[in-house]
Amino acid sequence: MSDGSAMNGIHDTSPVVVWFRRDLRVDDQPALTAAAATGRPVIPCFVWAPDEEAPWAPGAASRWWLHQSLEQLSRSLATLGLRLILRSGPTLTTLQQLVQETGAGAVYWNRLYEPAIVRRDKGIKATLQQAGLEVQSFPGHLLHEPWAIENQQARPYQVFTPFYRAVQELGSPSTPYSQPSGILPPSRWPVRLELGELNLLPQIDWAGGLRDTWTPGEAGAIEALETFADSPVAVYKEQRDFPGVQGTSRLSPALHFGEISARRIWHTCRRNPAAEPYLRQLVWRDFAHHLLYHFPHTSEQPLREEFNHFPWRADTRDLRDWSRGQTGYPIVDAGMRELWATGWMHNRVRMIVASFLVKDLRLHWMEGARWFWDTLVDADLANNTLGWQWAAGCGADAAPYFRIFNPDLQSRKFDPEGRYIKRWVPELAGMAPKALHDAAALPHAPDGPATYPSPMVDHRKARDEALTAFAQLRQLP
DNA sequence: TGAAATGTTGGGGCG
DNA sequence: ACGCCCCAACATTTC
Repeated sequence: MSDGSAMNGIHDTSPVVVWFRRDLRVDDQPALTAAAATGRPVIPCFVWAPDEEAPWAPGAASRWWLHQSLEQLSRSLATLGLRLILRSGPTLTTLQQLVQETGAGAVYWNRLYEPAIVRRDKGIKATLQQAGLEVQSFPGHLLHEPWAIENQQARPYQVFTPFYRAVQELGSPSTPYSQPSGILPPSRWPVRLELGELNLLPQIDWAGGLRDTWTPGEAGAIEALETFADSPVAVYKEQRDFPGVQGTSRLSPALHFGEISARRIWHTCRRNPAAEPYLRQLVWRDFAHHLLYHFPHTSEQPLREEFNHFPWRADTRDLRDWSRGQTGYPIVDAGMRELWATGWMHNRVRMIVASFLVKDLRLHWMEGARWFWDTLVDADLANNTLGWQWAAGCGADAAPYFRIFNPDLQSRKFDPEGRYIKRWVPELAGMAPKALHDAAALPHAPDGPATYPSPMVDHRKARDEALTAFAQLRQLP
């Protein structure tokens, strides 16, 4: 075991362990780049330890994606002459063991910012350092570190617009690193698990729709970015709200798993002056991490405390109907079915289905957060928390409680031809577009589509009830 | 990153 | 020609 001989002036040839987490790439990979720069052998590893992220261990769709992504990373590391050492946790003892087996003198990784992970990583860093190892963590997941931005009172921001202004004043995020080369392998590779042994894939193969939709991995992400930055990014502003067209980059899962870095996206898109509205969305991602970092309880608790007293309903049947896309509101059902089939949902539609769950059904936003967590391939604790608290009106910069989406109006506005609805609710494919935007008037069995349900709530009534419930919050002391 | 209710304005029909 | 009403279009307020 190394005893930190790097410090005593003798040329250190002990390996550097690069602990991959959600930075499954070789481009703009600060930890890997730093390890390569030491000139010492590099041992890349990934440790599967989902319990350490409880209660937000990766969901089923995320695990499917992770499996593919690890496979791709193994391949690209192989082209660099390296192997990805797969192990199963607990992380600390696994890393200690790997260090012992290989005689490594250093462990490098890129930082993550979820509260449970920060806590774990601090402990791991302290313990490894006490054992005499050189431990370094690097910024690479966000455009800016969550603590790099604060308001005049030296407090974290809670409103996006001033946060965005502060980000703009910081100027460009630092330049991405290019892929390192000439990395030394260790003299002998330690044992590793086979990817299949991590059991990331579902027992029953329900992932067909995911396979048909996605190309996980760094190469696919870079290709998607190049295509997007070439021209679609310029019409993002006009097209991003229409779920029936491909108006967004669809990079969210790759960003979550770090198959591509936010800085790389930023610098690639900046070539195009019309990219600002898109890059603004990338700053929303930083904002979500900023909030979760500074308000670590918000993945479980509303940021605005009065919402602890909100009379949420508890109705497992309603929750199930929403989850399965059987609400009787075509735009809502289309979204929920797209999610189930592909592990992803257009952001405009995420807002619509979220508003429907928390306002029309008055079910707890955490129920929605948990469903999204299990089914989204891009499930991300910071973004998911921000999104659901925003929709419920209980978060930072949240939609006011009285802002209630009318599903019929939303679909009329954002899916006028019904392209999106018809794709995901095929039993309505024969209907005239206009009819799709009037849920209550849709003919139902036996005259209409035999299997399509009638609306589970009357939006007008549900809206009034929600307003009444939300108004009570303001009466509270 | 709402929607509905309410208010205002102005054109045009009509007695 | 004029006042009145209607109502669409737009603006503002309220939830």
